Amino acid sequence: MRSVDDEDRTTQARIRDVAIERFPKEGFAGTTVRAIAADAGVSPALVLHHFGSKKDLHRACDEYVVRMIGETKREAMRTGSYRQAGAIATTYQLFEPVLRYLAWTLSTGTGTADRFFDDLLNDVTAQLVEGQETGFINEMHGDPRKQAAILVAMQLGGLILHEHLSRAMGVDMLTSEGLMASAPYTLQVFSGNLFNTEVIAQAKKAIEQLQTTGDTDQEANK
Amino acid sequence: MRSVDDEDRTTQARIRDVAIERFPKEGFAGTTVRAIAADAGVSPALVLHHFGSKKDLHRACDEYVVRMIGETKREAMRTGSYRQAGAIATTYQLFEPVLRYLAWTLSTGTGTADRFFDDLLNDVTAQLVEGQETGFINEMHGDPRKQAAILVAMQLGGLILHEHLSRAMGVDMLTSEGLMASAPYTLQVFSGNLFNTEVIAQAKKAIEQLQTTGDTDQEANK
DNA sequence: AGACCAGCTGAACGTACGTTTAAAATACTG
DNA sequence: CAGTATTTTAAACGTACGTTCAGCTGGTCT
Repeated sequence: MRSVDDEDRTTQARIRDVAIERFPKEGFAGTTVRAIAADAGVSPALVLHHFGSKKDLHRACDEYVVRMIGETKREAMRTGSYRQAGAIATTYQLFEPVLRYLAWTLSTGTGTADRFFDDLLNDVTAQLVEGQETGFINEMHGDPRKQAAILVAMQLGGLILHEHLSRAMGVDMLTSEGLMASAPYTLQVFSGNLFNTEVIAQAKKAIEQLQTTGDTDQEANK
Repeated sequence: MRSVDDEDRTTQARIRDVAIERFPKEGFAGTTVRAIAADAGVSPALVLHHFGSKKDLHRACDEYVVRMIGETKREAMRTGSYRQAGAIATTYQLFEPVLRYLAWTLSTGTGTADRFFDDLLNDVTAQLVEGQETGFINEMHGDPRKQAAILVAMQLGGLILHEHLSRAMGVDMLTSEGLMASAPYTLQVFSGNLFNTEVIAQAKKAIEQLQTTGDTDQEANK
């Protein structure tokens, strides 16, 4: 199916897309310019002619992915489709290699990852605060931004570990089919029906105790 | 503080520990035998004398980390300390480089990651089933193993994204201090107090509708 | 003391890498 | 159609890599 698109894209775009596929698989150092060139069906020299250097190619991939995500997000905001299955769901509209690249960047971050994570964190924080005002969210304790950070990490965990998760769920998690297969389980966690209220209360109490005793007792059970 | 330990460890162990620190930072291909040797204060030849090849060194690191995690887990089971803050908390007793290595392996997996994830999944599934029998967990719908997979992915997300999460939380998430700072927010998610029950119900209904309509309508809003 | 053996090193080898350069092929423009 | 960019390539360069090998050390056994 790729060969169909090949004629529609410029050579430069084809090289960039190949790089986006290769970098997450082999890492930056493990991905050779020669391999990218071979995949794109061009000479190694052309890769550097278009992008300057391997490092610049990496930067170009980062920029492209960030731009693509930004556009997808804005589009989701415009149409309001992000309301349907949470903030992360919008990300799933992207094509798979971009998601893989994103997961790779997030776990081996280089500054671009920071920006992406923080952007996402800002969005979710805003949604949380807005939700509190409109009544979608109730009784929130603590800092909304920190609560949002936990939520974002939870959701991105599923993205980064999609391979393992797919194995466990029996569906490809980078498809909407996978998203829908997992949604009931995610909801079951958020619903609070999973753990007994008594257990939650106990855990809460335990944490409060630990926080008041301070962290000196960590040394004790070493 | 490292220099204190240096005399206690064999040269082979020192090389292995250096490799465990370097691989996640630079990737496999990006980590050079020469750099590892320099960090360990030995010649590059000695690295290969002890481990055979760079690939074998990687394998040795994997095995060491798996063994260390297994031992920590068994120890936690024995003392029962794993009940205190969830299954993942036991992992946090490991020293930081091992956690970094683990996070790296999980996101760029090579077979070892599969084994680790599945082991963890088995543990959590068992805990879930056991919890259902003893009454700690109620009203669980669906497959316990799939529910466990979602939970594991959520928790490991925090581990893999610890750098970003630390930035957002203002604490190093790979310390017990960080774990305790985030615990209330994690609990707030699990408690079900975060999202309005009405919102959860609506989302649940929406998912059920989508599942019955099938996945053909995905093409519609393209 | 001599033999031995594991731990360790310096120097070298072949290879594959990122990059450069000059030139060829192709497309564009007047 | 000539002239000029643009796209593309083959060939080569210097470097850094993983690995090998012969030999050096210091301790241990006989």
